[in-house]
Amino acid sequence: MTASTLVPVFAALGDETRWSILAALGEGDASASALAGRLPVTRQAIAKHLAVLQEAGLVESVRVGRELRYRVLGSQLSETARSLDRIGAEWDRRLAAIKRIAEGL
Amino acid sequence: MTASTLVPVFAALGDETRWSILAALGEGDASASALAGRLPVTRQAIAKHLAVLQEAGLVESVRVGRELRYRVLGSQLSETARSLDRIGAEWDRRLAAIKRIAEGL
DNA sequence: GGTTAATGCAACCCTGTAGTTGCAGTAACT
DNA sequence: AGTTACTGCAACTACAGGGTTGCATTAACC
Repeated sequence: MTASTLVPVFAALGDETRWSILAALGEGDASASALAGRLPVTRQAIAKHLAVLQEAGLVESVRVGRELRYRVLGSQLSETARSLDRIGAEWDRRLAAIKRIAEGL
Repeated sequence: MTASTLVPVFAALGDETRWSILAALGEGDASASALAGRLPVTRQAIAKHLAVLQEAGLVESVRVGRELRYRVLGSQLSETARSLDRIGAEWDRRLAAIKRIAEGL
């Protein structure tokens, strides 16, 4: 997972309302309309958020009857987490190396 | 690390320019002016980004001579990664349980 | 087939923010 | 002390995006 792939994921996660949606979906799949019943925003706003989340690969949709039901993808979070951890570790490693050189060891 | 604490971190990470800054800092500490020499944006824009990153706990600043040098904090990335992983795993766990119930097992 | 309840689309408002330019302040260095 | 190089602050532009309302569309269901 490259860094440029990660940006839309983080952008998607950088919004309170989308976290509310994700949290709601974390308790069971739901449609945009169903979510609109629980959250203090309109269905259309939620639909937009779901599009962003889907684009980022954080949710997927399944047609069931006449409704579009959304499911959260925890695996994508875990992958993102691994990428983050690797990047952070790499920075620390490189900066530690620089510090060592600077101290003349 | 609570979910609401995470939002500003993700919002900070959801921008290409800030990743460029973080990547540059990952190769060694630098001031806003130094970064402006390497990136295609003005020093003032970089200063704003650094403020956002600092607010999110992703960088820290140290005065050295007459310049303000910034250092990337890989540890914050690692902590964030751990939180993400926990949350994703929790969603998967709960949804798997729901699925099991739905299947009548 | 008609009704109902869901989604899809479009236009619009408004705030936040990435970016700029310009200038003032401040602290090294000679 | 004067010069220089950095940071800090303020005002402004422009665009993205979160939110809304309104209407069209489509597909279950009786």
